[in-house]
Order: sequence, then structure tokens, then C-alpha cells
Amino acid sequence: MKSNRGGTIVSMQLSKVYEPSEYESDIYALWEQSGVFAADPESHKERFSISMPPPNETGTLSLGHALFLTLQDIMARYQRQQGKDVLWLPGTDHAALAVNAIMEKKLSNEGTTKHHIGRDAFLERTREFVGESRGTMLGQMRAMGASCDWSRLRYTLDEALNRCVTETFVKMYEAGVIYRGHRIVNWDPNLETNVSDDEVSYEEEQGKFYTFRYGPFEIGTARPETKFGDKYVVMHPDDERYSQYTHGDTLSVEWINGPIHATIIKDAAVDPSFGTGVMTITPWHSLVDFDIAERHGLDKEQIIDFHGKLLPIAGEFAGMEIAEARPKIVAKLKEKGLLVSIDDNYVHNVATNERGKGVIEPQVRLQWFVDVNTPAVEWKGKQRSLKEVMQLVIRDGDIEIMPKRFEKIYFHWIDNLRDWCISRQIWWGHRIPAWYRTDTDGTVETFVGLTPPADDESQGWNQWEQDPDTLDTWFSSALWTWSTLIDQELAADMNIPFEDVLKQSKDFQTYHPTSMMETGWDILFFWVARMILSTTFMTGEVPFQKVYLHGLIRAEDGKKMSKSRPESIIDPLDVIPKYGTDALRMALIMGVSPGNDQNWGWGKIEANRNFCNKIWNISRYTIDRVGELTELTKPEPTTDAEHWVLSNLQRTTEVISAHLDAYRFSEAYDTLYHFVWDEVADWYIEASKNEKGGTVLAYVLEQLLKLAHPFAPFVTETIWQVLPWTGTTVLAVQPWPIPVHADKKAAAHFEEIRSIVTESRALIRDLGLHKPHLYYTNVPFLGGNAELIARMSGLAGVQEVSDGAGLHLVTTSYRCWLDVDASIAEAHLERLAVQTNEQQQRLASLQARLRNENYVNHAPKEVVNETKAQVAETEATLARLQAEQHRFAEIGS
RNA sequence: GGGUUCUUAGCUCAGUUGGCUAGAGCGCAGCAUUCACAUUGCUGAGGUCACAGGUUCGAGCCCUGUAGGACCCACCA
Repeated sequence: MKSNRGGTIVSMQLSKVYEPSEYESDIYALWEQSGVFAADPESHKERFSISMPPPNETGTLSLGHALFLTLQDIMARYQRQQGKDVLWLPGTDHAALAVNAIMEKKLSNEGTTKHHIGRDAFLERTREFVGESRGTMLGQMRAMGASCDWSRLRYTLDEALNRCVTETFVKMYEAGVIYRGHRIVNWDPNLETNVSDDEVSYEEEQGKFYTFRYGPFEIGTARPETKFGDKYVVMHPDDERYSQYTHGDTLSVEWINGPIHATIIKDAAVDPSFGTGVMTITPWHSLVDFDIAERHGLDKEQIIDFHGKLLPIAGEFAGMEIAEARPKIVAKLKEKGLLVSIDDNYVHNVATNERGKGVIEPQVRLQWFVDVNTPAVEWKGKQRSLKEVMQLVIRDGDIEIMPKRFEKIYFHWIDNLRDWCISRQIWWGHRIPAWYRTDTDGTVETFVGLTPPADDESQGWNQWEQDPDTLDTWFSSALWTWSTLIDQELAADMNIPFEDVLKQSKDFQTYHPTSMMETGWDILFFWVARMILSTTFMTGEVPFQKVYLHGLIRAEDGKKMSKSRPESIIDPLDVIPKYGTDALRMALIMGVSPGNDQNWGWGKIEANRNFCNKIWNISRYTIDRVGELTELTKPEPTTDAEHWVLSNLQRTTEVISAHLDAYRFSEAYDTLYHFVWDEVADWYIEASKNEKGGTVLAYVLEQLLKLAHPFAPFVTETIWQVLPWTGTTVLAVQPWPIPVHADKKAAAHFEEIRSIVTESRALIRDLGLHKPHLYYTNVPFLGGNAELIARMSGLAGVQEVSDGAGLHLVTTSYRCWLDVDASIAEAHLERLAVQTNEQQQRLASLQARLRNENYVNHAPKEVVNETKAQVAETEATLARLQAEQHRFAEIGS
């Protein structure tokens, strides 16, 4: 029994099957206690830093979280093993809108509302709720094996982060990048807040399209209830059908509630080919209409209130909900003879809020915006707009997005980017640092600053009031990479200017810009783009050097996992106890390429559980073999198998490293999997059973554990803790394997042995042989491996003789044969004929390639030489096949 | 309307800058049985890489087009 590192007790009597749940929590505790995940800014190592995308504190972690934790953990562990100082900074997000929606629902279930209980009580309850969620979620991150630095855990509502938010708002305001104005926003009447353009999703719906008579015109609409105030008729300036009308003409038309004084507007935004080419506009409730109204300085009038009810302008319909009012309005227009037609098959897009699923009603509101078009930022020596900076950092290569194709998508999004509406009418979040007061003459004064303005005591009636709104949750997340790195104590001292806080924050100076941002492509715009926007503005640095985007995990049937189909949702916490975290981690990266979605599959989970068990049993075998080995010295390979495995270990290490360096996780893992299973377990371990000693065996296991550690940290560390020679060390910080010398010739001999064994097995099976002998002539290296070959192939024996006859192997150039009787001749000849045919076809195609002068002249020399070697090899195989056919043709006849 | 992406074995998917006889997992067929592991081993079957052109000595990979699927952005009153 070896025990006790960090409380971990492990038995030498390892169970036959790896039981992850027996070890995982102890192993994680060992890591935490040993402090191996803590970054050290004082060290002189190369840095690797990565900010964890903070999960929303809304409850529990999903498979999507499991995926990003796995990918980031692989990077962090690999870089740590490369000897770098790694900072993986964890955190959580207050998720303003999402949490707010949950809380309002809770209150509603209790029969109350936030307005009833008041702002303070609401915030108190919310804090309680997210506190519980956070505890659960941090535990789940540990369960996934996340090797993050818990001493630097951050939260978007931390004091220091709050300061960053306020500082950013104020600096942007002072630079003229943030402004307050009346603009069309996406208003959600359910949640009673506006949301940004990105949070709106459109769903197709079949509806009615109405055409009404409006004076001399016919106008179309899907929303008659917005049309009460329509007094502008808009048409394209080049539309010849309406050339008799001039911009600014007025006319009187009969409309829903009586005559309207209408004005002609000519604007190119109108599509002459749609409908009649004429429309009336509702600037208060449509973005396009609003833009037209702005261009021509037209009046804007609100028709629908913020609860979704019609205002007094609707006359007899005032106070009605839209759904109720619409048919009544249409009926009235029909009665007045103004209804021309109704198209029942009109498909239009209905805007809904992704969070609350409420139908969005565009409204004009006085809100705060981030201006993305005004050149207000100094970037690389020039005044730029935020939009330009966002484009430049990618174009200049300051930030690389993987996979590359997302750069195009990113540019496309930026091209369409409008000002970002950042104020929200909810209570949970960062309150906007703006205060207002109304002067005696009725003008409103605005104050924006880090601290509240002082009230003028002499005017008790005239006090400052803070803006009741909070900021879009992405406004604070956008600061994540650096707001998490500033010194918490310095930031608490408001006397220290913010620039100095940044300058004096060791972590910020050491780890920013971060090396990597790993996240899902679905928040490229919400988050990644906003981080670039805010971080370049505030720090003059990019937030990260690389962006790796992973895909979504869908249900087994390829559809989205969705709350409406609870059975489709897989909870990582259901998977882990049964299959182990390592199996889950590897299933999530196996056969997956960046940016592509993947389907959940229980098959992959099982395959990877089995893989963990394979590693486990290789270890059991090795431990059993080496006994109480207390020190592992440099391995000195003696047998062909040892040279072979060490040379393959070296090759595998190089390939895995190259893949991981290029963030090709799936390929790296695939390489590891096949080395461990197909090479170590199936060949080297088998070969070792014929050997004594075990230094190389122990060495190979040790290196294998290091290579597998980033992928399967728990099982590898568990084994490491059991190994008799590893002392009190922790695998998580062991250096990546370094090459050892292996003899190429000896390794090649073992390759020959593999050929001989494989062919013998196939022959025995195909020809129904029963424990034949293998004889050979003049193959020095076979002698030492005779027993091994016999055992692995199921042979009666392997012996050297001076000469003899039998069934000759054809995959090896060495002369060896099985003793057989004449009865198999026919079957053997048939088999040979098939093989000969294959080889002839191959030879023909290779020769044709070499006859092509263009190929020989144009292709790289190595490629041509390779072809020549293949020809020689194929010819040799063919010669053996033919000789064998000759011999057996005689026996057969 | 603009854009991205996918189509490779029965299923789910890899395939790095164009270059060995295109791979994996699962599934399938047959054989093996307690010697690290049945969460096992061995042997094998199975693919005109959606289709049609083009570039190239050479195309699953590059270009053009076609068909079908998925998604993103914009959004027409």
C-alpha cells in the first residue's frame, strides 16, 4: 500500500476495471492542495494565459460547458507540461437578462412582482439565488478536471470589475463614443426592457397581408394596428407610376378614424417592385420608417405603449391589445370601403427576444448607445472608429481566428454593425453611472462620472437622480480579459487613477493580452467582438492573440438539445459518475473539428471509457512486472521490441506535439489512442511477456501517461500516484517526454516480426491450419524472437533450419515458411491468386506513373523516389508470390 | 436578398500546406476464452470521397457550376 499524498489513499491491489468515481474527487483535491494550477507572475517562464468564458450563474453546467472546459483544460495542461507559466483564470457571469428573467418568473410563481417587493429586496433575493448557482457550478468545473487558478476566481459583479465597468462607461462618454438619444430599440413588452439587435431572433410565421386604399394610393401592411398616425406616403423617386407627385405635396385622405392630412415623401429606401411601390410609414415602430423620418425630418408618433396596448391616438381602439384590435380595425376599414384585399398566405418574420421569447415591438426610446462609427479612438497612431479598429485587428493579424472561415463571418457582421444599445430596464446588473436633475427652467442636466454628484444643499428640491437602468450584460463581459487581471486592492482605492491601476497591476502586465480565447462560435458577435471593441479602447491592447471557436453539441438525432425536449438534454453530471470524466472529455473531442457542430453519441463515451480502462490495465501489468522499482533510470533498450516501441514513442510524441501546437485536438487524440492501444498494448506489452526486466516498460508507461494527461487527467494522475517510483511528484506538472535514442535497425526488425505474425495469423485462419511450425533460414534476428512469434501467432514453434519446403510467407523479404500438408494447396493457390492480382494492379499503376515524363520532371524528387521504391517493393512481393505459386502448382498437380 | 458550411463505409464523423494502397469509433461476419484488460484479443467484409466540368504530372482537398441539407446576417412596408 502506498498512500497518502494529499490524503489520497490508493491500493496496490488495483481493481481489474478502472472505477473513476473512486478516485476523481481525491485526485482533484490533490491538485488543488499541491498548488500546481496557480500561475506565478514572478517566474521567468514563458507565459500562456487564457480567460475562461464565465458561465452564466443560472443553475448548472451543460455539455457545452463541459466541452469548453475540456478544450481549455487540454491547452492549459499541455502548456504547463511544456514548462510554461500557465494562467487559466476562472469566473462566472451575473448574466443580467437571463437571471433577471428567472427571478421574475420565480416571483410571478409566488404571486408577486419585482415592483411589489422593491429594488433592494429584489437584488437581495437575486444575490441569494446566484450565490447558490455559483457554488454548484464551481463544483462542476472541478468535476470536469478544470486546471484553473482558483486563487484568481472572478465574478462580473466584483468590486474591481464594477470599477472597470464604470471607468469604461465614463471614458467612452467623455470620448463621445457613448451617447444618450432617442432611437428605435427592440422593446420586449414581457420583460419590459429593450434588448440589443443580436438578442433578437426572427421566426417565420404565416400571416395576413392587407392592402388598403389610402387616398389615390393602395398601401400594403401586415400590421394595420400601427397605421393610425400614418401621414406620410413614401415612394421611390424614380418610380414613373407616381411621377405626377412631388416630394412635399400634401393631400387629404380618408383613413381609419377620419380624414388625414398626408404628405408625399420620395425616398430610395422604397422598393418599387414590392406591392404597389407605395407605403405609409410608422416611424415610432419600425426601424426603416424611423430612418426615413430622420432623413426628412418628419414627425414621429407613438401608437403602442410599452405594455403592448394601443394609445389614445387609436381612438375607439385605445387600450386594446394588438391581437384584439387588429381584426376590429380591419373590419372598420372594410366598412369604410378602404379594404382592397387580404392575402392569407403572407409569410413574414416575427421578431422575438431570444431570452424571454416575447414578441419584440420596436419603440423609440431615450437610451444609451455605443457609437461605432465616429472616429474617436487612437489606434496605431490614427483616429479610428470602433468599427474600424474591430476590422483592423483581424486584418493586421493582431488576432487570429480559428478556424479561419470565421474571419469572413466576422467582417460581414461588422459591416452591418449599428450602434450598440447598452441600457436595459432591468435591475440586476451594473447600474448606469449617469445622474439627472431638472433645472428651474425645465432643462435636464446630465452628469456622468465615477462617483455620484453632490447634491446642492441649498436647493433641497433639486436633487440628482441616478438613471434607473442597468447595462447590457455584455458590456461588462466585454472587459473580461483585463478586468479580471487588475489588482483588486489597487482598484478599490478610487484615489489611484485608473491608468495607474493598470500600470501597477502585476497580473495585467504579465498576462495581458491573453494568449488564447476559446469559446463557441455562437457568441462570436455577442462577446468576442465586444471584447475587441472595449479592450482596444480601454487598454490600447487586443484582448487575446488567438481565438479558437468550437461548435455546438447537438442531441444524438442531430437536432438541438432543447428544453422543450427534456429527453434530448444530456447532463454531464449524469455521465461522469457512470463513465468517468476522462471518458466524457475524450468523447467530446474525438473526431471533432473546430467550428463544426457535433452530435452527442453514447458510443463515443463507451469507446473512451474502454480506452481509460486500457491505460489502467497497461499500468496494472507494468506495476506487476516492475515490482518495487523505486527509481527509474534512463532506459537502455536491448530487444527489438524495445527499440521499436521507443522509436514509436518518439514519433508519437512529435506528432501529438505538432497537432496540439496547431490546436488540432482531435488528431492529437487520435494519434495517442492508436499508439497506446495498437502499438503499446497490442504489440509491445505482448512482446514484453517474453522478456525479463522492465525498465523500458516502466519508462514507456511513464511517457505514455504524460502524453495522455492533457486528455485524461484523472486516470493518468491516479496511476501516477500509484507508481512505486514517482515519489511525491504530481503528474500534472511533469515535463513533456523528451526523445531517447532507439536503434532504427532493431526497430525495423520488429516491424518484420509484426508482418510475420500478422501473415501467419491470417494464413492459419484462412487455411484452417492447426498449430503449424514456422521454419526459417538465415534470419539472425528471428532467433531471439522465436518464442514471441510462436505465442503471438499461435504456432507450435519457430525454428531455424538449413533448408526445407512449405508455405512461404510473402509479406516479408526474409525466407520463412509454415509446415503444411498438400491438402491446403488449392485454397492457398486461390489466396495467392487474389494477392497477385492486387499487386499486379498496383504495380501497373505505379509504373504508369513513372512512365509519365511530366510526373517525373514536375513532381518533387522525394515523391518520385518514393514511387520508385514502391515499384521495387511491389516487384519483390510479386516475385515471391509467383515463386510460391510455382511451388504449389507442382504440389497440386 | 447576402454569406458560411456540409454531402467520404450500414450509422456518426476525421482527413493539417494537393503526393504512399482514403482513416476512426460504433455496428456487422467469423474465430479465440480466464496468461494486464470481455470495458478483451485475432482475422475480415464494407467506400466510383453528392453530381458535372476545369486547373494540375497528380484532386477527397483548389476553381466553376448543379442538386440536396444545416446555419448565420439583413429584412419589404
